[in-house]
Amino acid sequence: MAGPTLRDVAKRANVSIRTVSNVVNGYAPVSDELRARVQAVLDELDYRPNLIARNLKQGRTGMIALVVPELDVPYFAELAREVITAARTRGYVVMIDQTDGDGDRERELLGRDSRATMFDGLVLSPLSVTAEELRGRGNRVPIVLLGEHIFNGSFPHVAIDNVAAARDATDHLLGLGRRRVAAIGDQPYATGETAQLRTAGYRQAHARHGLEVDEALIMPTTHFHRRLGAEAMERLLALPDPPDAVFCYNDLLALGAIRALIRAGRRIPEDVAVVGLDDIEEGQYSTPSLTTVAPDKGEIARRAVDTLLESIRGELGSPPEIVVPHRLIVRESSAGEVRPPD
Amino acid sequence: MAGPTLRDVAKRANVSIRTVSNVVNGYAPVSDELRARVQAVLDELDYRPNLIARNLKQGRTGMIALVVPELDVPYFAELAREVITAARTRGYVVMIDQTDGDGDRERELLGRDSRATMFDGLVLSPLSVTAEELRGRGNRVPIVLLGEHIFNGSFPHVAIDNVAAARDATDHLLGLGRRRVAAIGDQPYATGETAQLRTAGYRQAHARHGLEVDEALIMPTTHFHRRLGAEAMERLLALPDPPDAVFCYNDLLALGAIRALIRAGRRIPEDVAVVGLDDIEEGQYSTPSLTTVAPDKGEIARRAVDTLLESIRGELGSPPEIVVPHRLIVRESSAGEVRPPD
DNA sequence: TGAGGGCTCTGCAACGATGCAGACATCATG
DNA sequence: CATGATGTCTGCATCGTTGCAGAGCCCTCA
Repeated sequence: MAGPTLRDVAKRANVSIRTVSNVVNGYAPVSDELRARVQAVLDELDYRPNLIARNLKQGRTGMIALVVPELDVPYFAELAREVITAARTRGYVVMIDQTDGDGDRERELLGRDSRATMFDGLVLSPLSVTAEELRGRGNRVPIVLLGEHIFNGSFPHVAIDNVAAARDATDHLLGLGRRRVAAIGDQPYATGETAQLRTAGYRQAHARHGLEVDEALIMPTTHFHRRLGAEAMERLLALPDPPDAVFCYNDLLALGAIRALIRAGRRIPEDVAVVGLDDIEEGQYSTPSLTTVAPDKGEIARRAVDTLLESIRGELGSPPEIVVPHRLIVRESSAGEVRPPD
Repeated sequence: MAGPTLRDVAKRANVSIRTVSNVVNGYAPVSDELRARVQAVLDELDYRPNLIARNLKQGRTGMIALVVPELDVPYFAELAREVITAARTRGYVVMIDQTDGDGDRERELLGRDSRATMFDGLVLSPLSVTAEELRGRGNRVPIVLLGEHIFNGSFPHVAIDNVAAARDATDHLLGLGRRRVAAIGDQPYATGETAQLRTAGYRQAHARHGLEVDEALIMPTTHFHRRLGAEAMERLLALPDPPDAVFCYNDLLALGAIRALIRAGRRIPEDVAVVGLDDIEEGQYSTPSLTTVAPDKGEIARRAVDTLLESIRGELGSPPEIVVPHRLIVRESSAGEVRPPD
């Protein structure tokens, strides 16, 4: 199983290990003749450098880790794709782990036996671990955080402006003349910062329109999954005075809500308009297609990776808080017209 | 940046490096008193073992690589999730790379400068690389293949029975009395083995029902994406004698086809019944929900990882060809009744 | 008393690569 | 001809860890 080492090649070519290394790396002056001879042996033995040894010597692995709650959630899958692409163009590969939103699994990363030391840096999309914990336990490895969960200046951080994004979505619905706009996805507890920011934006939009918020229209959900979106929508429809529009805190909730609306015989958007957030590809092809707020995922990934690499190189001063642009994309679920997918 | 090493701890605790190592690993007899003293220093310095050094010494990294065409394709995202989970329970972490179906990128893996040597093994879902190439170029790293692309006994291999899966799907439609069943997704060229197997199953089902296949109903697509499914469906609807059912070679094609059908004003399944393949979560919540053939993704992942680990341990005889079960899941797109999502 | 056996603990070598300093040969220059 | 510069090539030390062999030490038992 173990392949030939520099030593094996050196012995066979009758040169020093160092010279073989030089040939392999194209370093230093090596005469053409000798280079050719060594290269021949390299080819003959099909030498492959042992990257672990190289890593040890150089103190870096060329690997970063991406930790997300759930990889099969389309938003994270699409984001992971962008992170892998961004890392690749910068010479890095990406190890991906998922925590299932389990705080203990997130904290495992920080523990004594974590494999984090195998990576040059860490891009973390945390759900329940706190900044305190991150700071306290050996942050030997550079970290960049994604999303709003931790936002206290201790770590570099990349996210959209969630308040503005939610405000834009809600504003769009209110601008269409809807007057009972529900919200699905609030998380009024410690680990629900992102959701709370979106609720704040939802309230801001109402305030700007001079409208009261009906608290009964704000539906909390423990997770951002299709099923919970459908269930929340069903509860909303059961209200004495049901909503005529709904802003869902992500696209999956929105797709679940749409499903519930159709099963209940409601027309979208005539009876109820729906807006999501994330712009996952699925929303372009759903029926109806989904109006959504689109974060620039490519930009999130690039900025996160760039910032991480700066941190790895020690070029980072105080941890930047990077805000990435978003934009509203209007589709059938709020516009009513049938347009071809983008 | 660099943390304390065993040497630092040893110096501070006035013991040998080896003893510190023994304490860290719980090896060998160390007196309680000394253990406590060393442990105190370990805690004080917040020592973390350098895993790269450990890996070098032990000749393994505890990492496997998963290479898929596109991580944001739901099937692969869901599969990746299962692979990560399976690997985790066996003490491994997973590096994920994507090739975008680019043959050169797939071949990069095999090249001299590949990072493959950093991993104990490789799970590869190939699109265009051939078995020849895999065999020829330094297969120093144990490999397990997913899907049908390469299936010649050179490598361990995990997949569903694609012919049977396609036959089951088509049979379901024919059994409903449909007589013009189209197929979307054929790939009649060298790298389209999987698609061709599904076409074979489609033909088998027709044969079993004593029916001729109308070749005009077999639509090729270069990729298995929503947009191409929609386009193929549009072409089918433009036929003089359009189909009354369609079997799509994956769920994304099917969801695109559904979208096209709805935009064309066709009723599903009354006018056209639709069946997909993959059972991605999205199909449970689409409108209509999607009848599909579900491969057991968890089983694929577990068998792939187990086989890979056997191979890593050198316990593998001749490369096994593992067939994982699939089952038909009937939903609205072929059944007509509205059922709650699973 | 001294040989033998546990129990602790230690030092050396090694994993496979690279950084560094220098050896050696060749050649140009004063 | 001596000197130094240049161009090639080499050996040693090192990255941080673990495997192995053995060194002390204490105790037991003949």
